[in-house]
Amino acid sequence: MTAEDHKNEGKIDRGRYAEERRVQEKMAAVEAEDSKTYFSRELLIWYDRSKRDLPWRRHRDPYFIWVSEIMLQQTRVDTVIPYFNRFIERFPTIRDLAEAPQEDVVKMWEGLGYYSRARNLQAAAQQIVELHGGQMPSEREHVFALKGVGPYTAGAILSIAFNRPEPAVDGNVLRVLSRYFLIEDDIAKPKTRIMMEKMIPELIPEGRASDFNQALMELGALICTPKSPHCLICPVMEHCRGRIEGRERDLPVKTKAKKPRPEQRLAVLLEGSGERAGRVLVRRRPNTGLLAGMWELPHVAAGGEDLGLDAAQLGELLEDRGLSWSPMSPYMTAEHTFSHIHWTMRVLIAREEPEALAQLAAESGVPYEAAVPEAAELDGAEGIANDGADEEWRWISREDMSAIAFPNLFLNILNKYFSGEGEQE
DNA sequence: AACTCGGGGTA
DNA sequence: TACCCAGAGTT
Repeated sequence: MTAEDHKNEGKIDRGRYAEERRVQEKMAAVEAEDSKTYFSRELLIWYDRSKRDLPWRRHRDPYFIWVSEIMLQQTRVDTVIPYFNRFIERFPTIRDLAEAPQEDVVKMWEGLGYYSRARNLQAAAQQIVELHGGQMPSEREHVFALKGVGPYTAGAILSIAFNRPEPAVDGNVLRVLSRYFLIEDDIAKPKTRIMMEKMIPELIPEGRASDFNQALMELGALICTPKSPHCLICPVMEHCRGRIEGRERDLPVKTKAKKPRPEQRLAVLLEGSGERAGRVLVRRRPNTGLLAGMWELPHVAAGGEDLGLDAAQLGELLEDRGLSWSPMSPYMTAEHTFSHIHWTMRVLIAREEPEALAQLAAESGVPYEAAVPEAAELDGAEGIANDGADEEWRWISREDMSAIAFPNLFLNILNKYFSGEGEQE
């Protein structure tokens, strides 16, 4: 063997080593890429075959997509469907929504929860009319700037309506990707969502952003469900690391929420007398905070110890309105759980005493009729009439309930009352 | 990062 | 019960 041969042999060895390493790297890349392309391919095949027929999937109208996405925030598909259909029927275009009285928009949202969504939706509709001629913009910057549109909804509108390869990472996507790629990061942390968002674009097959993002969520909703995922019928089970390693029930990792704090409240169902017979007194909540702008029975915080003490405070509330009343008696108790508060609402019932009211009004020099607003004001509601009011009171009849929005708690109480179920405790 | 903001379905 | 749902806005 010559010196030259030794030299060549060394070269060959180094070359062979480098070659083997390139092959290994390539195979690892192919394997990794395979797992991803497999996922995207099988997911789309499954979706094309088994996607649900949903109202907002019948057209690719950005307005429909947008409304559905806002309604679907923290809300199940089955719950949203009837609301969506009624909403689109009442407000067929963005301009119709922008020009509607706010009361009407909130009324259409009644029972759906998270009522600021309704307010923001209309505000955004007005943004779109003013800035974009009533057409949903298709640039990320403009979509994201709309009120009530965050990272998920922006991505959903851009991908589903405009087929842009943008991530739309919701709870479903976090769960599906956590399991498929065996990601143990806490999905409650924003950092995890951002990481998933970075993974999405390379998973989206060319030209299929709309279907892909919807397929991902559809899989989470139908197959890769939170408690017991249906791995045996999952279209991507073969390469799902979570399932392969038997960890699908441990994923995703998520810090658990605190339980709602208990609050005792005391409400009054005050029945009108004389000209206001058949009506009850309600008030409108402030435009910010819990149940913003919704109507309710008057109520106060209750200590829970002494009912008489709490009732006295409730009485003061009425006195401030220039009202007097017959003795209050227990009517019913209702429970209601929000995300962070649990209400126990005791409801008292009483009847207005017009004589005393007239006397009070005479003493204070306030005309009887002016002491309390009449329900007739309902007719003259011109949209912005109530927008700035921090608090408003009305006497309403059963019929008036179709015009103003109540949270479910009071809806149930009032429906029971007006349907004549005199449920005394 | 933690809290606020509804209501209901599901195991 | 406990958990979660096609999350966003505020602090």
